[in-house]
Amino acid sequence: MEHFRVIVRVALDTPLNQLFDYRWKHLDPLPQPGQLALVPFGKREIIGLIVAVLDHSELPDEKLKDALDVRAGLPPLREEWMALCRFAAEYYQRPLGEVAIPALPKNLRTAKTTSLERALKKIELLEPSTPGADVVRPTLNDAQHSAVDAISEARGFLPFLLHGVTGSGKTEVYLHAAESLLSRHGAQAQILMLVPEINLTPQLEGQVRSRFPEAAVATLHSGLAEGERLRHWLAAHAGRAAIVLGTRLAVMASMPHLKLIIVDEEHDPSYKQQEGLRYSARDLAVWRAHQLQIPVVLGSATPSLETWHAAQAGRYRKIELLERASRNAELPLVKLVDTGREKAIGGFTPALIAALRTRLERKEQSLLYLNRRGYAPVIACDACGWVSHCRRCTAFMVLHKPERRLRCHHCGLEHFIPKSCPTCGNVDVQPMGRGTQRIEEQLQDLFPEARLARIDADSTRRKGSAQTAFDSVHRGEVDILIGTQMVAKGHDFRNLTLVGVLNPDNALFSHDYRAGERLFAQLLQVSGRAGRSGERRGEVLIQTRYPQHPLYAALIAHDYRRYADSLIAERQQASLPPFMHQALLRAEAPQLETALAFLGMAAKAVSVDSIAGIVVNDPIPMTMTRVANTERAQMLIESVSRPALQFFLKAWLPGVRNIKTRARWSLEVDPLEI
DNA sequence: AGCACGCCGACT
DNA sequence: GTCGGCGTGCTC
Repeated sequence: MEHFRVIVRVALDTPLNQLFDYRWKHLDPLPQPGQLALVPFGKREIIGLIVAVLDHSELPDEKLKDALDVRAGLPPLREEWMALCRFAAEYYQRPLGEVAIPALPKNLRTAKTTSLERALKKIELLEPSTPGADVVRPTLNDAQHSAVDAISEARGFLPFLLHGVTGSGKTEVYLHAAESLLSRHGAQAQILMLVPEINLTPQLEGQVRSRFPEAAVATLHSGLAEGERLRHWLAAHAGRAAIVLGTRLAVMASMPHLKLIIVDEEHDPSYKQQEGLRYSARDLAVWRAHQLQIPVVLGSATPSLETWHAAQAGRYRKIELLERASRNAELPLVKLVDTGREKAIGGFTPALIAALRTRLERKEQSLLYLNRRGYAPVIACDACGWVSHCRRCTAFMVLHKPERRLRCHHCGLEHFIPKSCPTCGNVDVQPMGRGTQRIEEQLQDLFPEARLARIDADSTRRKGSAQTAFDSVHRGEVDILIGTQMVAKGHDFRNLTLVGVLNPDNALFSHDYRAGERLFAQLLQVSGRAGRSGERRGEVLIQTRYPQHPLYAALIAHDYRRYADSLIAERQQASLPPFMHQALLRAEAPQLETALAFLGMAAKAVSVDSIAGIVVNDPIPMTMTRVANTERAQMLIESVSRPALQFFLKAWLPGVRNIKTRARWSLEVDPLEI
């Protein structure tokens, strides 16, 4: 006689592209899809996501093991969430479990259940942040008003591009739209707000909390302690958090009442995960909005060309905020300093030095922006031409003078600065070029009385030191701030009236076709640091050898639209994204030949019936061939049709997985950098 | 990916 | 004589 049996089919966090069946011994209560199960897997016990509960398995009984436990205390993950994971898994060509399981807080993935029980109790007690507190709402200008109206009136799936110049008050639009939506839906609404990096926008969390004193706000980002992370995740999952504010990983948060998604600074590269599952949180946000038939707002002063093109093509609705929100705050005056005419001495043109001196006299602050940390990017021997190569990477060792070290920024290798040339013995080994440390040193020579601060990845290595540094700038204890990328975002320095950009030209001639787009975004963002108070107009000096370049012309005119349209035309002409869809197969091995041979075999594994409309390019070594003694190569797959590319990848990958190789390999769909 | 098993080199 | 190198094979 046939025995009644219960089989749970689970997704596990393993590269194996399949699901796994287990017996479930107990009848009451029956497990449900969306629950988590503890199962034996090889010699381990791990957590899996139940995707189906069946009465039979295709596997012979002796192969099946018993599931050990089901996390009954946790409300099951809903079908919409599972569908999001399934989509991401299929789109990025990964097993479901590798998408779904890492999207859960770590404390849910361990065998112990104590932290879950504790966290569940706390959720019951979760209170709004400051009930009864007074809410201060800045008045909106007309453009902001109509933006809020458009978003609030949206029904069903509607993606917005909110294109607003720096300081145009995009955040206020988000907050008002969120408020209007919450008041419409009452407790049955949740809003997901994504930001590029939460530690760089600490003001935002405070702003959100004080604007929604009655609502529970959850934050999700990698900086949270595990216990905290679990609590906030559960608050979202239980529908108790009305607003979830987080970084890219928050796009995978389980939110049963999700009604609006906001992606701030949607162009920001940090929305793209750069290891493991290389997903784009922005793209998943749009998919999720479509799935749930809700609006999604993509905000930026410098939208990604993908988004810009979608808006131009009418697929997204474009809303423009063309003026700064506070009437007296003008856009900064951007000036180019032609370094072909005005020679820079030690990296500084006379114009920049004069501008800095004026700020010192007026007791105003200045910011010098240079996207290169360290003292000098390389040291070289005058006599024999030796340069400080890293022996493990295709890269230079960077001179870090305060630390008295040479350091490779790619593999972390460090050693002492040689006193003389390692090949010829010459003692004149010279630093070439300039990084933030050298700029700081030269600036102190130029202005001995000025109080300087340098903010880059090196000066802020210790936890909290970045905040300390920013605080002292805010308190006015710094006259000139020298910084990389890190200082470009978010911060509102009230007394800062000058931004100097030292040497941005490299990106103009980069082989990376996205370099221009990124440079524009960075320069505009850093320009926006000047003149925020509105008392005095901010000034931006950009030192360049190419003052005629269209990028700078557009920047001076604060006209991203014209520049974006010209880039779009170029991309179309050159058949590049967004007019081409790409996937990149990467391989790495101790020997370059191993990696190239794997890619060659992969190219041969292409089948004729899936290749229509697909271009499989030749395998090539990566620009930076070697990193940490590993040789790297890649092969680009292209198609003008996204569905054709998806169809091809799905048909191709099983064959690629079967290739016997010693190379480590991975596939990236929609790569940002090639 | 883990984690085991399984055979060959320098050491307590 | 063993500790441990990573090659190979398996995971319901």
